[in-house]
Amino acid sequence: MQGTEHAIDISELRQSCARCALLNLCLAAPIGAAELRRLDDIVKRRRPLARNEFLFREGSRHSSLYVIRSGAIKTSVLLPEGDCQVLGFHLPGEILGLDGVASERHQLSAEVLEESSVCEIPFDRLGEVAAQLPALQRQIYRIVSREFVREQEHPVMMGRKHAMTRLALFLHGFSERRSAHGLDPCSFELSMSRQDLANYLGLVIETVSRAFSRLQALGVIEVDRRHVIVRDRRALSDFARPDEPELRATA
Amino acid sequence: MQGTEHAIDISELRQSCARCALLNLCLAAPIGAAELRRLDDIVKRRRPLARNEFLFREGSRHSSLYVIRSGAIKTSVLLPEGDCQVLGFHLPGEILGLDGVASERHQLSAEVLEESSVCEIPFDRLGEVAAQLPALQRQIYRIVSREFVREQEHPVMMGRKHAMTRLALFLHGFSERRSAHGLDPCSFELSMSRQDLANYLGLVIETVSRAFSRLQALGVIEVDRRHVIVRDRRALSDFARPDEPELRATA
DNA sequence: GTCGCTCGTTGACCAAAATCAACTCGCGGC
DNA sequence: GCCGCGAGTTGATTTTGGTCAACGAGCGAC
Repeated sequence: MQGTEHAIDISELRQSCARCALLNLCLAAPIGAAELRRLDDIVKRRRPLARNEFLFREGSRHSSLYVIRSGAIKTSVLLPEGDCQVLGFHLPGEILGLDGVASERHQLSAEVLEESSVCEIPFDRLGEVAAQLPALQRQIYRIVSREFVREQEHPVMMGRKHAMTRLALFLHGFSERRSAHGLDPCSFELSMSRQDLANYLGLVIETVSRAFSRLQALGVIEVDRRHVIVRDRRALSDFARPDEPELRATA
Repeated sequence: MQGTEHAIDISELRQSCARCALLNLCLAAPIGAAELRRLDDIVKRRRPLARNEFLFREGSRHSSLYVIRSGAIKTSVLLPEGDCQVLGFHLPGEILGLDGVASERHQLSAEVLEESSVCEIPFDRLGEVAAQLPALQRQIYRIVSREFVREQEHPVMMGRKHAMTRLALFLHGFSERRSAHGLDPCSFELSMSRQDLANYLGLVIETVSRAFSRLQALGVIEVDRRHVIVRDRRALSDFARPDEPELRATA
């Protein structure tokens, strides 16, 4: 099995930005063919990362941005008490590594949840290229801004008072992100553990489990361990919206 | 009193980046005198903004970044239900407007909590200048990264399960930010309402009120309406740390 | 196969925060 | 001064989610 993985590895390494399915999501979007080649030259396509590997760790030296090509990656910060806070689950097309530009050291850790491949873009070289390509420069800002806005979804979710609302918001958002990538929005495998999800949602694992069961009992979703089928997309987004218990009691 | 305020206004408008007390916190930090002048040319120093004014509103056309020179500004997003989520309270030296670069429209609103002055930096012109000043370009990235990291504090705070912990974390952080600006870290006026604070902390107003009273009863702080005196800085950061109730019961 | 482990679920109980409601204080208008 | 309003506090009660504990399903090791 090691052999086949290696074969996939090599073929991915050969792929250029021009042939990348995520082109419109990543840095390369609005630049011409010639410029694309220059960007391509500095992009390192890394070997696929296995589950539980770290793309980078809190405190380590920062040098690159990373575009996720496939898989799923979890970011988190360590807390003084010893435990950690999960900050996000990142899917293909998203960028990691913006933390750490300020202090030259990563402020968070990025752990691989399922086999993933990423493009690594050395930050200083990106700067050099971008300095001569205004369109690329603008695109970088646009991407950064996009990630900035995306981060806000987390506190918005955590601001909701009910466990069901939080989980519904998460599932709804997850589903949306999948359809944005052309994936089935109604049937998917969650790559994170209940523990990670609970931590992300600001709840304990038991509460998350109960919320899943509740949504299933209401016929909104079907859950089998980490596999989720959304049966009633409309109902899910209804649960994701209000924090008033009355609507939660209905049905 | 309008007269004196106007006088201050004019004198501030005349200030250059070079004379700005916040120089080391803002974009201009690492660039030379000549370059500073070029940056200075594009910076618009806006008249002071009054309480309850909006620096920008969600959905409005984006065009500038803003550096807060004095005062306090609250950012928030509207939620489908009609209410809103407060995302941050921003103090001098911090940057606003990074939202909205991606979509060209602001994704959040910025409301003035107390009389504030800001420097406005038109984004396209900043790009032009930065294209020729690598040091400025790098500084922009550094600032963006800094704000990116700062944003993480919010979900970290919201991840704590106890109201006291959240409030203590907030007060502790607020105090820290004040000393970073050379202000008294132990005696200050909170410029936001209990409602805004509760929303930011993911709690209801009554719970925040009780947490304040509790911290006062324990001798950690003194509260008089919006004025806070930190009596025991050490105890405050102790409360900000653990989420285990045992330590909360002590004293 | 089965042992043992981790992950997840479920139930009983308890504690903390939300809710509901009354009340106080400070402030601006008149 | 007095009235009325909004902001904040406090108390009583309810509800939710956290805690503790038992249990079960899947999976890898052997």
